[in-house]
Amino acid sequence: MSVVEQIKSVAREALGSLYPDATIPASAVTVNQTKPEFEGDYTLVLFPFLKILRQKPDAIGTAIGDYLKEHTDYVTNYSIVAGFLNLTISDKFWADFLQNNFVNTDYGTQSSTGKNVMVEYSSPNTNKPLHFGHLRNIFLGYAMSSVLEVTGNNVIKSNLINDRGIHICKSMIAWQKFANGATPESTGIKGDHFVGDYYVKFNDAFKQEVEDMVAKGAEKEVAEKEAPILLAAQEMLRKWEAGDEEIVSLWETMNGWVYDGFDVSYKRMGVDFNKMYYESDTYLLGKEVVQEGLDKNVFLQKEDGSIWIDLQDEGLDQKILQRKDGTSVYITQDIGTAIKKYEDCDLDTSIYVIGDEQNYHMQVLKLILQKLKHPCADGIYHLSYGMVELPTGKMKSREGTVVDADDMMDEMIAIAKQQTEEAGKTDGFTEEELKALYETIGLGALKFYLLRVDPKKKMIFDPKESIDLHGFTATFIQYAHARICSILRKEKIAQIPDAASFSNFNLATELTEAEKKLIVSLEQYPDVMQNAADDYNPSLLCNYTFQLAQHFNSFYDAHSISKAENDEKKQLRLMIIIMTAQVMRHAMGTLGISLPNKM
RNA sequence: GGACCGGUAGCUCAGCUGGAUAGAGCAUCUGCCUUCUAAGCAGACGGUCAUAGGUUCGAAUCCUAUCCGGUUCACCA
Repeated sequence: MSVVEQIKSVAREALGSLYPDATIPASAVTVNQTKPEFEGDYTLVLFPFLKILRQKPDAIGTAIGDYLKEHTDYVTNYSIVAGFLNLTISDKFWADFLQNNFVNTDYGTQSSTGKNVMVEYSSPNTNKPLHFGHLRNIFLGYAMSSVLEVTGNNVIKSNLINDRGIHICKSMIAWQKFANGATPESTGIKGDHFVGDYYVKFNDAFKQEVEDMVAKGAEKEVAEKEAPILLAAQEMLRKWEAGDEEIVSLWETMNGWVYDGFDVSYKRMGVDFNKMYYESDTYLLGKEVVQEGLDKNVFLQKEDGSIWIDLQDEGLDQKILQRKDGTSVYITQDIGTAIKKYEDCDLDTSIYVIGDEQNYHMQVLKLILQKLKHPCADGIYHLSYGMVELPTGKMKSREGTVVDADDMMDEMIAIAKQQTEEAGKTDGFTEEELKALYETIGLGALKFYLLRVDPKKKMIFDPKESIDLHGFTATFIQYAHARICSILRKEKIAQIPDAASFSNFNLATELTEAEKKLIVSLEQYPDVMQNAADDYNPSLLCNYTFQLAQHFNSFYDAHSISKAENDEKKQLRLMIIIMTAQVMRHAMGTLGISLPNKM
């Protein structure tokens, strides 16, 4: 249990014992970190008690302060300033905490909750390569999965691939018409980009056909519906659904090219999946459920045979679930897939990492399943995130304004290389090591940039301004980590040494401000991790780790480690930096960001 | 029009389960490398927390209204 929780708990106990007649709600006990301008480490706010107890703050504060001093071995002193009870925690407590945890590589990892949690993320279309917006989804999904795993859940990472539909047929038609049998192998183009190029070619051809038809006197609206290439794509989709062998075979081939390309990108991003779902397998699911719902009168059928759900009681509209011709719509297959996931993996929670433009859709999905009283309903959580936009507005693949994900990764690695060379920090590395280092720095910066903002906020990325490697960045944290490793190398100490090597440590002198700040921050880490899980917000880990690195840099500047004043200080500081580096690796590793030992 | 989300320093963002004088980074300016990595540190400058009411001992935080921006409300996926 963290110090804050311990203080709260003893404070509640104190109130109960000192004022047995009064009932004070647990929520009234708030403990904050003491503001730097006052003496103390943590502060108990006394105002909430005044009215209930009808006493002055000084009287209550003194009583609680004395109780805490007497009943704990870590509260050594207190002072009351204008209704705030400032508590001083003993240096010995902090030193003991450090000694008990500094080699614990599981520090921050919580014990098992026994819960099965699925996180669905990435979920691409197979007609074009991934772009910058997908990166936010992918990094967020991966980070969230790890956070949930670290906080004790059994996590299944899943990817629902949108491998069917008119958009794929568009790429297929264009390939038939324009490719002359070209393949990714024959052209040397990465598979997803190769197929994406034909999607663009389709749109170019479509535009041209519409123009020609309009020039010959057709209405624009009519032309947009009747352009031959579009009709061909629609015909192809019908054939695909009918199981036409030639079409299905082409579809398999082209999807295969795309998957090969995605695999390369996913690998480079450092993300993976435990379970793949394909829409071509799942798009017919849900129909049975619709029938069941109809039988149970949860849904209603209109005269034309279409099936609907009425959500007007929930403040929403009526929503269609099945067309009059009996075919399923988007939400129908999602109902089916949600149930399938639940049954496949015995899920307690099912998280969908999907952009916020689908908030309404996800709300409807959950409501429908709740109305059906399906056990999977309550576990559904939409991890909604804001779009990544360009200064000119949204990215649109058809208008060619997308920032490609692969290009972006190349770009970041190139920046890392350039800045490392400019700073003259390439000495003592082999070519191989440098290459790995640039990847670590470049991809780390990219991931951090996308993860450091609250997911629900939309973000604007200006491709003209490269992602900074100074300030609130992964690079800052990586640099602090490399500095620690450098000290440990010189001292010939392992990153995680034998705990026994400091067993004769004994705190005799006071902790300095810089030392204490770091230890206090380290103590808070498990709470931060838990908050990130509870709030579904990995950005909390970015903020925390950045602050930890800031504290380390100040500490580094203020104190010498290898030439500390005496042996006691040296041991103390070594333990501090060992644990700091350990927590940094743990936190950033959870987000999928690795920290170099040297940079 | 209804629903949902956002509006905090010139820019990008923390803080939002109410607590002390609203914090970081970038940008601008001033210092600091014969001592463990200056991708760093110390400091300066910069705020009607969109606006107006309300609740409270106390409001950036909660409530109401308004303004601005975004998303969404398809027999598309």
